[in-house]
Amino acid sequence: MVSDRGLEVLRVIVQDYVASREPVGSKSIVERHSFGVSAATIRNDMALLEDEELITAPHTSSGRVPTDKGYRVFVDHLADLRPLSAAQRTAIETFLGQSADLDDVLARTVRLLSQLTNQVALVQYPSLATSHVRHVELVPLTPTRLMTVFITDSGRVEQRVVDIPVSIDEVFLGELRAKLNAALDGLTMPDAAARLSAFADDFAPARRPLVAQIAQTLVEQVLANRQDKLLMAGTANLARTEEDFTGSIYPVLEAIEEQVALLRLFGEMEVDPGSVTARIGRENDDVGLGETSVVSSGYSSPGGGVARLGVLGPMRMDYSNNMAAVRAVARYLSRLLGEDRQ
Amino acid sequence: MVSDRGLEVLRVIVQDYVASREPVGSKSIVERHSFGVSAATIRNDMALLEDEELITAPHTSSGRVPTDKGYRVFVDHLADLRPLSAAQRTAIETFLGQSADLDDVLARTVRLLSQLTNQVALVQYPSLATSHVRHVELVPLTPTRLMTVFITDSGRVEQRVVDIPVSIDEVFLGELRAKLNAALDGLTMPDAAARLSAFADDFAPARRPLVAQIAQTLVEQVLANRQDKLLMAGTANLARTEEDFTGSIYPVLEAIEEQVALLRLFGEMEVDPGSVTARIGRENDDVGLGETSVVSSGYSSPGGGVARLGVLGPMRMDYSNNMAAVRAVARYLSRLLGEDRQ
DNA sequence: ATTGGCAGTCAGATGTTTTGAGTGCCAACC
DNA sequence: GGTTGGCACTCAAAACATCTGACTGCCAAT
Repeated sequence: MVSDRGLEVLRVIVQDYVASREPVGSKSIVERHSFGVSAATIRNDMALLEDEELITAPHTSSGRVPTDKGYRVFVDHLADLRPLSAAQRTAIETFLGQSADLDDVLARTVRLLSQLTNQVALVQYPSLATSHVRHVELVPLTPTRLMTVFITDSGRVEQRVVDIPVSIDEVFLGELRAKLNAALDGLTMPDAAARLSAFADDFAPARRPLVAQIAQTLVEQVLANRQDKLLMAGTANLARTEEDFTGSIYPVLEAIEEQVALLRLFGEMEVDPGSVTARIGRENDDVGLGETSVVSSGYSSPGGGVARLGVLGPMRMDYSNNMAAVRAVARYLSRLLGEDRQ
Repeated sequence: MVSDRGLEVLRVIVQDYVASREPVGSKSIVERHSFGVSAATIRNDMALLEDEELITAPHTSSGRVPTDKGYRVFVDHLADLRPLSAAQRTAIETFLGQSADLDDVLARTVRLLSQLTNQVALVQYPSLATSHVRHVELVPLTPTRLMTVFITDSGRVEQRVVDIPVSIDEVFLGELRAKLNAALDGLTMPDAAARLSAFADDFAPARRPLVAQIAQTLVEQVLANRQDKLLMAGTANLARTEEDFTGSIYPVLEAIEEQVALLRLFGEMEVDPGSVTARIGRENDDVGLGETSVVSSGYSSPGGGVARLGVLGPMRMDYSNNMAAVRAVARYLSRLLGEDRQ
């Protein structure tokens, strides 16, 4: 069984390996940390750790590196989420504090996060599913073309263009607009979709096909937009950490650009705001990111909805720093959106 | 002086080098192409080409590779823009044909372009400067918070949130909305900004500060959004072509993410829709992309505005294919936006 | 102008040796 | 029991040496 000192050894192995990318040996451990025992003793502990598959030796006569499992134990039991430096804190506040609308806040957040962690940063847009309709607008573009605009209380604006077969006059358009807003105001998006299905029934039979078509497009718009959007920044950091990936970073860049894998990954992670979770290495095999780790946290958005943000990088990353940064940013963002917008 | 055959030699050097990444020697040229002369003769031609700094030898006893200048001559005089394959043509039509609004079209375009060329693709949003106001909307979020929405005839929607000191009643909001639309409808964005500066004067003195504040925010919104937006896809392709960059691709990825360099680059390039231009290697030194080439073309958007699209990649790229693809996509996009939207 | 021939060059491949960091194990020790 | 020093062993990586072959440049002959 692995002793307390054994775990301590694991911790310094993770820390030193993350710092230096060199497999760490027993001698360098006793040199750089005061364990008060000899290298031989450390070696014995390391043998135990190896039995537990927490560390492994790249080849016979080399130091050890943590395994996926080793990182997992480190994250769960050994990492101290060192609080951010004062400089970092003020960076968050000054950088995010001055932003205007939701798009802007999130764009800033993702860039900030990538700077704080030197990793690829991800921010998920708050899902429309839990936000409420604030306003619906119909704007004629040409006689047979309408733009529909949804504005939600999460600060998100969604527009789409509709082709209609017959031209539509201003008066009726005004009436339609008013009725739509009366019917939908305050509903959640799914409720709004349901309400829209029967919307045409309230109109004179002659109008029904046209209204039904518009309503139908609005429904599609609501449903289509439920799939979440992802912001991303710092992909250049992948090139910097390239040596940490066996083979090329190509598949990683590809998976990242695809987004769907990332959204699935996010979907499977803890969403409770305030707590930070990590998925490490092979735990991400299913989405083709078996060589990367993702650190994420939920954040709460005004509509009562929850979304996630986090960073993605090689398994060999500074979990202590990154988890602290993710947590701090998620908290600040929740507070900012909360006080700001509802 | 370089003979006609000499230029022919340059052409095959570029083609072979692009295809194989191997420096190409005199012997392999006579083997793979029927010049009807011996290797020694080719060597003489190559010596001339080297004098003109169109090709260079990585080391004493190796074949030659094109220089920046060599690529430039190739692009200007030797490249044949081979028309796209039928499959590629249909890909463009089916892929772009079914898209809805501007955001959707451009997002599809950029992905398509990166697939056709295997490079990083860039699409610039049509500038707001030349588009016209179609509709202005004011939506109350909270009593002291307004969302302003600009809709332009280029299909673009811009929103922003305004904090106002005093609450604003529905009636006055309606009046303001109507007056705004009456005043601004059809103006270009710069004209709209000018008109807004004096907008408050038409209101009762008591209202003026409030109206002025809102108008001022609208002006800022118009001006701030003049800076163009860029879509990007296929960054993973950079990793694939990594060997074509000396050193790391990190600075390239960084410059790309920065966007500002790319926008400047685009700004300096030919914008005339229909013609394709290339900036090669060191010609891009000023924006930190001296190892990359950019192939771009203008496309016309409904408001009469023009924007650019193109691809970015290593100097050693298939210019013939990429220029053909960029031209085809730009043309198709111009046509699609034109017929579709005005 | 073109050619064959030949000496010269040098990157990259292949092979050999050296070095040293690190391990595992064991007998001795506390 | 856990701990320690010592020693034989391993093996990746570095350093060095050698070989190979694809090139070139040049020149005299055509």
